[in-house]
Amino acid sequence: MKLSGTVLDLDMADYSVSLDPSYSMLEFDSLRVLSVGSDVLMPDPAPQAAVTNEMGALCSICEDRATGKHYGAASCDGCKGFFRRSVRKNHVYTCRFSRQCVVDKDKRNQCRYCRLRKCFRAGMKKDAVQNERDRISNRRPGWEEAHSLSLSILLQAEAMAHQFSAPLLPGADITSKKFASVTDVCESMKQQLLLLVEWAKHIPAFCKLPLDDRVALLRAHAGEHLILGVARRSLPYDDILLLGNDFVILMSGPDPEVSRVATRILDELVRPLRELDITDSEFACLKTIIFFDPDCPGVEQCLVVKQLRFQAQVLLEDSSSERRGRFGELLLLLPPLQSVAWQMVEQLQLARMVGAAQVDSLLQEMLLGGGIGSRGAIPEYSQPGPPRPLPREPVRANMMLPSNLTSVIHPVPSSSVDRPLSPLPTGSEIYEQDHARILAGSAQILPVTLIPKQEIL
Amino acid sequence: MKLSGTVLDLDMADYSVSLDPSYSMLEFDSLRVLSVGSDVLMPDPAPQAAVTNEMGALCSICEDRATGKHYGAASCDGCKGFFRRSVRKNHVYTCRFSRQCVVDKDKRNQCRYCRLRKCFRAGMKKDAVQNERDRISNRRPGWEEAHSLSLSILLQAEAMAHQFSAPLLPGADITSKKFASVTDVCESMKQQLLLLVEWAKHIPAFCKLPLDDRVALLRAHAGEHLILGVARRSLPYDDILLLGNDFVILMSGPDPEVSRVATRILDELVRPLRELDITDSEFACLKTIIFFDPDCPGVEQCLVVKQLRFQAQVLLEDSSSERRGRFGELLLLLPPLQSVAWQMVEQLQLARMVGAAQVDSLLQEMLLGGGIGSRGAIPEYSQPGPPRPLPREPVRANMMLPSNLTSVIHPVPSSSVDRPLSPLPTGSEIYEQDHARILAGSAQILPVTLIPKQEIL
DNA sequence: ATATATAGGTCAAAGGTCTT
DNA sequence: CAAGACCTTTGACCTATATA
Repeated sequence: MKLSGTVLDLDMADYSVSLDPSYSMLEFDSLRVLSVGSDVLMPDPAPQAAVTNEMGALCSICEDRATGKHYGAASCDGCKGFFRRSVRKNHVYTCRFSRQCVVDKDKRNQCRYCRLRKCFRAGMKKDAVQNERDRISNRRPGWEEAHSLSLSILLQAEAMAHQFSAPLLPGADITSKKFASVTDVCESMKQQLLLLVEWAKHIPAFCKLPLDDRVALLRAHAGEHLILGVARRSLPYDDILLLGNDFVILMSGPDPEVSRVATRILDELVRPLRELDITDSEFACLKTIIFFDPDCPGVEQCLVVKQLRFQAQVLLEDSSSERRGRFGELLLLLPPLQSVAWQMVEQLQLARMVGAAQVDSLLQEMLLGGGIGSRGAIPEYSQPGPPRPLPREPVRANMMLPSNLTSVIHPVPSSSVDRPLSPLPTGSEIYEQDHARILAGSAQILPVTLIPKQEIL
Repeated sequence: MKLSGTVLDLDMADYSVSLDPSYSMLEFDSLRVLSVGSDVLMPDPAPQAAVTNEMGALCSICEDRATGKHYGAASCDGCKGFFRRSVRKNHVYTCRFSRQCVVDKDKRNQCRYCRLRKCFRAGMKKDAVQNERDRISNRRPGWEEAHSLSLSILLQAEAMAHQFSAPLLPGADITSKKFASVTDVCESMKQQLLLLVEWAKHIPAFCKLPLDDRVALLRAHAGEHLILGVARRSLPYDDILLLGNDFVILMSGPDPEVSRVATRILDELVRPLRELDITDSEFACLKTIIFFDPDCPGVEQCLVVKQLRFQAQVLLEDSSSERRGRFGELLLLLPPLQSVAWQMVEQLQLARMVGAAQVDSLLQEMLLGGGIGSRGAIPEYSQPGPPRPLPREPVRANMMLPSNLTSVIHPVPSSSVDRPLSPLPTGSEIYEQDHARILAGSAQILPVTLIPKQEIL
């Protein structure tokens, strides 16, 4: 391996500074075992580099010239030998930095931990080492799909949603905002739920799903999306939740139940998000991960959904790998988010029961998990109950005919997706599109009720 | 990348290398390239010596015994190391005399300028020196404080818990197991909860927390630990949940509510865990992540808990980083786990209300979130309700005096932690230890009720 | 049978370690 | 910090074997 001397000098300066003989206390890798947990039946971890290489046969680990496929990945002899030695001797490596070392032809020997990890990620299988010669993988790689996500798609969908929202940092005095009444809160929720539908429609993979699945996905985690949205919107402020319609919720509000939920949102979500200083990409990925829930009741194409969540999850890992532990911290926001969302939904149930809230049919359907007035707010024995606000029985679309949701769920025309930089449709345009589509008969299910124009935004 | 530089070595000797008034390393190179040397100081003592030496065994710089060819010249380890260090650190030497110093085995260290110049003259190439590599030895860093987690601690605690459990793969016929009655299920839960307490006591960082925090942590996610435990225990089987006391729950059980929860456990947890083929390390980390919940209501040292969860989370990342996406998939099991656990807790509430289950006081306290009979099972407005089975108000230890939990929560003696390979204490030993500790007055809170011996295991 | 792909092995010459 | 005796790792090149 030949190294150019000119690069060396610069690298040396960096290294001599950053080298530290003391290890972080978080490095406990001496106990990490390589020999366990190998073959998994998961969706193929997107063999990105090896496949997309222009047949130039580049090593998918270090981009040196590859000598063929070795242990499952196109690789050079160096990476091949390195992987074999590592697996054979059950080596345990330690990254002295933050596990983000660049692994290329010049620097591949600088961090064995990151090199080995990249070997695994490039698709090398440790079972291919030392075991009896396995058959050459006769799997066909041609499983490319339009069922895929990308960061740009997600950011685009996100940008669309923000177009409709109040600007995040208007400079306007936050204290001038009005305190939200219960009606204001419900109105905001409704707006945000419609935005969620629009957001989803901008994800092509979502639009390819069957209608029943689309409905089920939209319903399953609506509450979490509302909470996540308000938490993100409230990031710049202290002790204040900013609703989508520019109202605010204070900690010291009149309703102790509302304050309790609000406090949890601030403590368990806003503060961690602020400390992490979440980026737009990370937010978009997180939202998508929540959205594509393979365990969502009633979803038929759950393997596709699982694959989509997997992609989103890996996108998040990539986006958040700048700091060690960041990815995990982001994912660990999901359980409290789920918990808070359920608490909010239950309060909405109660408020509706005592007549304090006028629950719109869309709210009813997406948050309270049932048709209008068809379900009690208090859990009954015949229903899974509040820990699972949505019924676990398959949701048939025909059961939901008298619903607003199906009327707003149709995909956006592909032209709207294909022109990312063009102005996004306004609320009325969306309405008109849907309306036209429905009238043209492209909808399989006739909506009984159309949401009035002014409510769509 | 093959180096074919060995042939060039002799050519290098042909260059008449001259020295410039400036003494930088670069001078050696540039002069060699330009080959415009003006003042040739002295004929090389033996330009062909390296080649004509018997067996080529002499260092062409200092005539010491050569250990092979290094950087293009037969050389000893001393000159090899000297050359590498000089190039790596870009050292600039100065000759204090007239750049005519003799460089041999005895005097090679007397003038580094002349030694390095002779290295170049002997044919050593700067480009052959590579970038600094990764360290070879993984020596122990300092073991740091006790407020930290390590994989070995977690695996040890886990091993302890398994010691008390039925073997995972007994080879016994699974069909011979008895179907669990409601009483059996409650009994198993109770055993597992006691094991959870013992598990926690084997984590030093947990033992250092205040008593109130320990109680709160144990209560907060007890249901999830039960579900996680039964899911792991059931990994080898199909459509069967294996309880800790060797009873089984079938999908086709009599109680449709039980079957519903069981089905969710199998679909949303057992199957993904099986597909992932979760390792012991990963399981231990996941359990710890669930356990150390910084949002846990009533926890005072939440920053410490947050730090502990962070460590566990990073440990999991390390343990699962060999496959892309694996870490995320493991963490994404937590929301469904939380959901299923709450569904189970609610069923337990209902079963207790209708008198179908005899709920032990420990179950009551750890799962149902209240003192014995002090709380209703159906959510009331005064309580946050089922989405949060535990009250969010701080749990004061003195409110829990008439409790079994505080009596079993005291840390294990450190000796038990320090001897990982020694036989673990039996149930009665645990009981005796606690009993002795309590009687000795080390407990700050006097337990009112002690759990009978036979119930501790 | 021959060509190809990918497994395994070898060892010079890189690397790092660690006492002096 | 530098030196150098001593040990480990790398990877270019080679052979072996299964599949087409």
